[in-house]
Order: sequence, then C-alpha cells, then structure tokens
Amino acid sequence: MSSSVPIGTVSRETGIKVPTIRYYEEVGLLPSPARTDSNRRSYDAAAVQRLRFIRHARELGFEVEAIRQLLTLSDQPDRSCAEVDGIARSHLKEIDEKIARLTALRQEVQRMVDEGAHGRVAECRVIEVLGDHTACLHDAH
Amino acid sequence: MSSSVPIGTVSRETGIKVPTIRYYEEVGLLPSPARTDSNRRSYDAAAVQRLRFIRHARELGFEVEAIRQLLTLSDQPDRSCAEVDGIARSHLKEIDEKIARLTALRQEVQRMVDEGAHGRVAECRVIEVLGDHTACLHDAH
DNA sequence: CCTACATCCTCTAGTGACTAGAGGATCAAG
DNA sequence: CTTGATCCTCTAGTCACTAGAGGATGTAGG
Repeated sequence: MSSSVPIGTVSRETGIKVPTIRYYEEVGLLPSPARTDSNRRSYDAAAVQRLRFIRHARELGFEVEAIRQLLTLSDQPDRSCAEVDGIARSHLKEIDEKIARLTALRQEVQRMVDEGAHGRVAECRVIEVLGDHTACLHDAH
Repeated sequence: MSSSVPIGTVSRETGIKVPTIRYYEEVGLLPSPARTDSNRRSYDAAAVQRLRFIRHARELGFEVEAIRQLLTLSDQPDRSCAEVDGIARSHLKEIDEKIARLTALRQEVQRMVDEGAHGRVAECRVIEVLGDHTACLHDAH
C-alpha cells in the first residue's frame, strides 16, 4: 500500500516544501515519522492530512502556536472538557473576527470590481472598510 | 487640531509598535510623514487609518506585497479600469477562499464547543475540515 | 555490475516581517 | 534647569520559513 511515502511525495501532495516539512517536525507540529532502513522519513496518510491542515491554517494567518493548540484539540479528543472548551472558544472568537473582517473587505473589493466593470472606479474604500469599521470588533466585548 | 500626532500616539491608537511603523515606512507601505523642526515624524488621520488597514490585513494572512496592491487600489481610484479590475478580482478570489476555509474551520470548532458543553468531545475533525474538504477549493478552478 | 541522476540526509546560512536594544537628542513638567 | 518620557538612527535578534553545500542512498538503463 502507499501508506508510506517519502518526503518528496508528501511535498508534492501538500504543496509544502521539503525543508519546511522537516522544519515542522523540528518545532513539534508534526510528529517524527518512521524511518526506512536507510534513515529516510516515511509518512502515512495522517501526516499528509496534518500538513495540509497546517498549511491552510498558516495561510489563514494563524500563527504556529495557535495551530499547535488546534492540533492539540485534534490529538486529544478525550481530553478534559474545560481545557478543550477554553481553547476552542478562544479560537472561535478569533475565527469570527477574521471572517467578519474578510467579509467586509470582500464586499468593498467586490464593489470595486462592479464599478470598474461599468467604466470607472469612483472611490476606493478598502482602507476605510478594514481601517475602522472592524476596529469596533476589537472593543465590542 | 490633532491632525498631527507623534509616532507614539499612532502606535497606541493602532496597536502597532513604534519600530514596526518605521519599518512600514522603510518598505514603502506608508508614505514618509511630515517631520517637525526637531526631525520627529508627525502623522495625520489618513496615516493612522492606513496603518490600521495594514494591521488587519496582516492579521488576515495577506502578505506585504498583497497589501501593497490593495493600497494601490486605494491610492489611485481613477486608475485604468483593467488594471484595478485585475488586481481586485484576483484578491476577491483569495478572499473568498479564505472565507470558505475559515467558515469550515469555524463550524468544526463550534461543534467541539457544543459537544464539549454536553460532556464529551466525541471526535475532533478540525484537521479533516481544513485538511481536504477545502483542498478542492484549490483545484476546483 | 556499474554508471547516472534523482532524492534523501544533516547542517549552515539567508529571507521576510517584524521586534528589541544601544546610544544619543529633544520635549514637557515640576 | 533637571528629570523622565519620547523621539531619533542603527545594529542585531526572532519567527517562520527557504536555499544551498556536501554527502549518502535509491532506481533505471546499458
């Protein structure tokens, strides 16, 4: 079966560069994989999926520490409720804020595309839309 | 009027550290502000708003080059339609993908909070939800 | 079996985007 | 007119990668 692939294949499948995969192992985001007789890393499907998760989470602006916590949720689903709940809730808040800001930005960029199609971009308010509209998300609560 | 504040005040108002503000100036995200007689930077309201935009955009995972482009949209609203439209559209796509992934992640983390409240977190699928569900967003044109 | 070339290994160093600190000038309060 | 906060520039450190040197191992063709 192919549930034991070398690092290059994993790199191609996930879009994460080889040295970066080794880096994630070094900093503890990815468990050290099994090694072949000749000391080469060999990954299973779970590792590939974990890497894909890490990549998307990074692209969404979560920092490594936040990803570590989200992965902890996943690694220990039978963990004490309070702890998991706390971590999950705080990230839920972070995620909601990100979605709200992105939605605001999306709307404004969409407006520009629409107006641009009609011949002229009257005014651009991308700055305003993230600049203060969403600032209240921080203070509100 | 207060439309001329020093860097420390701007830092407090935006939550961006003083050296970072100077860094943004250095790399051209923020125009060099006016200086006082004693060579100190003095910022107007527009600069503060621009910095807030930069901060939020960074938190959302946009890299400096993307932010530079979005700021360009804002700086030159009467620019040639095609160019603005192209930049805007490509970012619209990027934004939509981010929103889709965040929404998927949000749903899963919410589920964990809900189940956690009921006493047990059966399984955690945060990895799966970003790991491949959204992978098709990449390929699906 | 042997060459050739890709892929792997470790290790060191470089990049992008900050962030902290040294050393010194300037301002505002008492 | 001193004291403490804030500013200046400049250099160096951090985080999260990313590239490259130098060498071992694997796979395919002759």
